[in-house]
Amino acid sequence: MSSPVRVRFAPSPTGYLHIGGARTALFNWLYARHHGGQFILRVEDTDTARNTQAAVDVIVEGLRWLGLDWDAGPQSSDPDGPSRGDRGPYFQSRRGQIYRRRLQELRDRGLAYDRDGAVYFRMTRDPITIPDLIVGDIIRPLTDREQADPDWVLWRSDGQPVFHFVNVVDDLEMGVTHVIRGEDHISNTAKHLALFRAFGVEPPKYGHMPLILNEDGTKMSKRDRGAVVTNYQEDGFLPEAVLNYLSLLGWSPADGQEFLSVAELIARFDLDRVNRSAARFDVKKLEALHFEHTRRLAPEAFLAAAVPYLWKAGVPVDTFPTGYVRAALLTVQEKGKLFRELLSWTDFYFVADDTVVYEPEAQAKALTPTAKPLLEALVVAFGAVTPFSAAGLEAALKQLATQLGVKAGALVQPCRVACTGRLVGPSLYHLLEVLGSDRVRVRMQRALK
RNA sequence: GACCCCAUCGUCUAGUGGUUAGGACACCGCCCUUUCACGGCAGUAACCGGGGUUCGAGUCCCCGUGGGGUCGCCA
Repeated sequence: MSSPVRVRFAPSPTGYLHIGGARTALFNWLYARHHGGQFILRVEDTDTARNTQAAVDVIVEGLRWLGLDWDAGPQSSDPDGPSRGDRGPYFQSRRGQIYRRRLQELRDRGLAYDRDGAVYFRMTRDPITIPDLIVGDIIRPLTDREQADPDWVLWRSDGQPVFHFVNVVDDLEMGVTHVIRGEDHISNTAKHLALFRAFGVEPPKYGHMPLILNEDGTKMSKRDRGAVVTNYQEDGFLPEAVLNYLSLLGWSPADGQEFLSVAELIARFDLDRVNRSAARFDVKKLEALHFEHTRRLAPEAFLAAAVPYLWKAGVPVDTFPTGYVRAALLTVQEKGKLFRELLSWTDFYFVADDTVVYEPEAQAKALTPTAKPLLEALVVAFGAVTPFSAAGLEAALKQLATQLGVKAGALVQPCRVACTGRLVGPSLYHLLEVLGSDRVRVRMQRALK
């Protein structure tokens, strides 16, 4: 009785991937993966005027970055390019034949007719009940406008089919079993249900999920930086953290666990725990999740994610030994910073020893006249440390502090600023080890001048 | 305006008639500490309002209020 799950994400290429759209895609994807079904990507590019291949690229790349793979759909942004699946094409602009055939079918049944050069659908005049997996039964009576004229346009006078029509025809043709979408589509669903009925087929099951709002509770528009998926990629969020966070907006697992890997999400996700109220987007919580995911990453995975951001920031990564880059980056993994912020935490590793830039505040605070003799003594103490390891350096510094009768911090801060130019950064002893004894000595002596 | 959806700490949420209303993020305090963090311990903080139903309502019903959505030959 229950057919295999087939769900789809059907974005319109508007030039960006909305965070709400990404969540819709995620919920559909999780539903398919959880139930061992199929996830279809379909591009709704019927509005030829504003759809471009570049706009499709943004969507495809956004989904790929998030790791949401599709079992059927385009393999590139080219409408005439390769695709996977046996229910294609997956660009609506290439499905004209199918739409015309379906339109004729409605005409033959007397359910479609021409008016003012457009083709209208003979809509039912009765209220429609929408059985919704998330919201429950919704009774949608006709609106004022619909009372006056319930029929609506299937096919525009300019020769193009409209959204409602192609959306239903595609879901029908592609065998979509569940339509999981934003609640902004609830009203539309009455039309969609009527169309399925007109075609004489069982409609898919619907599930309308609540929308995502800005932090201040207002509606998210493309103008809001947080609404655009590409921005999260640029800021350096880990995609699995974004997925994790998005999953928690409108859904929660029965056991209350919030830090969830993709595999755990797939195992636990289902529609019965999706709630009905809109959620505000909280970047702080996303960052917290990013922190958790980042610090638990295997070193190689962390490096693979981090290095591209170094390149993007202009660091000539290839001019440094691989092992050095690796060691340097691993000193900041535990910080869980956004990858974009990585540069200000690691820049000192990638500059010449005589060009370390001292932040004015750091210089004023740590490279003081009283710090000078301490730093000089530290240079000597470090000179005797072999091997030049974090543990050895720590022991040497602490021993010197005791000897001089000062707190460790009195030596630490000048040393940190001398080597990195800043008051904050990775663990001092570890960064010194990565830099190596020669460079540390040079940097400390330079700071003494 | 009409119609639809929604309403628990600042935020995301758990809760399905009887709970000291739980967790997470954020915030605050203390401890730890070489910076920033992490970590540990503790804390502040919520059922929108009003009527019902019931022995008993955060949980059910109604009204109001507030927020969101939809009312295109856009998608």
